[in-house]
Amino acid sequence: MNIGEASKASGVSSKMIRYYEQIGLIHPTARSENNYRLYTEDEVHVLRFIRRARSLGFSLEETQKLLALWQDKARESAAVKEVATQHIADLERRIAEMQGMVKTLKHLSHCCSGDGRPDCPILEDLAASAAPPVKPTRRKH
Amino acid sequence: MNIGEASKASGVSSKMIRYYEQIGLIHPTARSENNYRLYTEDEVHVLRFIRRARSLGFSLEETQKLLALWQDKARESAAVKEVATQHIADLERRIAEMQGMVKTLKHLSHCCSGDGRPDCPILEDLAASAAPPVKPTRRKH
DNA sequence: CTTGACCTTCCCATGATGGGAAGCCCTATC
DNA sequence: GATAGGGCTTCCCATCATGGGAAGGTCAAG
Repeated sequence: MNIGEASKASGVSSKMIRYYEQIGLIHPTARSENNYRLYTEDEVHVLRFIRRARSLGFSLEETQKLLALWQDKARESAAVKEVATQHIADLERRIAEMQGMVKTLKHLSHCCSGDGRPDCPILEDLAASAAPPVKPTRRKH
Repeated sequence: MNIGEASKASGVSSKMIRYYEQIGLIHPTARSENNYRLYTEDEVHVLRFIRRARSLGFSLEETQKLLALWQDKARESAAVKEVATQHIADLERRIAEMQGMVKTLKHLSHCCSGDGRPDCPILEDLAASAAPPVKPTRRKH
């Protein structure tokens, strides 16, 4: 089938399919005489695997690891679990970070009259930052 | 003071200060005879405001709005609250999304033996995606 | 006079995705 | 046969916020 059908069948856009091929996440497929990419059911299955991994928040790099493990019949499930565990930890860190923001913002918002007057505790907080030097937290590469 | 000092005093890297100037988030500053950027206390204060807004997760676009409101003595606090409320909603949406991922992943991980055997419910889930077409959710622009 | 620490501008990279142009191929319709 | 439309190809650009690094100017201390 052509890339458009593979896209519909997998839920991955044509653009992304080409990109995944370009970065080596998936193998180049066969081509028709017109130079159109041709996809088999197996290849569509791989695309669905990728889409599912992405929907669980795995990066393309992690997805590539999972894909390799999936295709390695002799894999150890411990390796898969390791990838998942790391990802869970990363998600939880980011969730906690955002929850901290929400907590602060809700407090400030609650204290803000939100009417026609100019006084605003939200702006006061932003303006009052007395402690300048905070090492920014780094993400996973 | 020079950009390096302003950076230390505000917690914003020199790179970012120049970038903020380039995109018009902050006004171009005075220059010394050597063409070095010169910063006043007020300008450092603005940089700290930006850093604080960023640390609460506001985008640079939102930060610009907040900055404009901060500098507008006749602002209505309702306008500020509106920006904050939208941002809270966005954060909460993203948190919920990630919590959903964590929930699924924890369940799958829990079911995975994580030893030397190849059987793995995590991979089975990824491979089993029976429902292809899911419209991806869009973020705020 | 050299060294090192600043500063300047300019270009490139990240991650994952979309937009769009220019051009080829095929089919259906007039 | 000509044309219109839709699908495919490659290539380039944009996003968002940030960092890395090169090439070169400036300044102060040794």
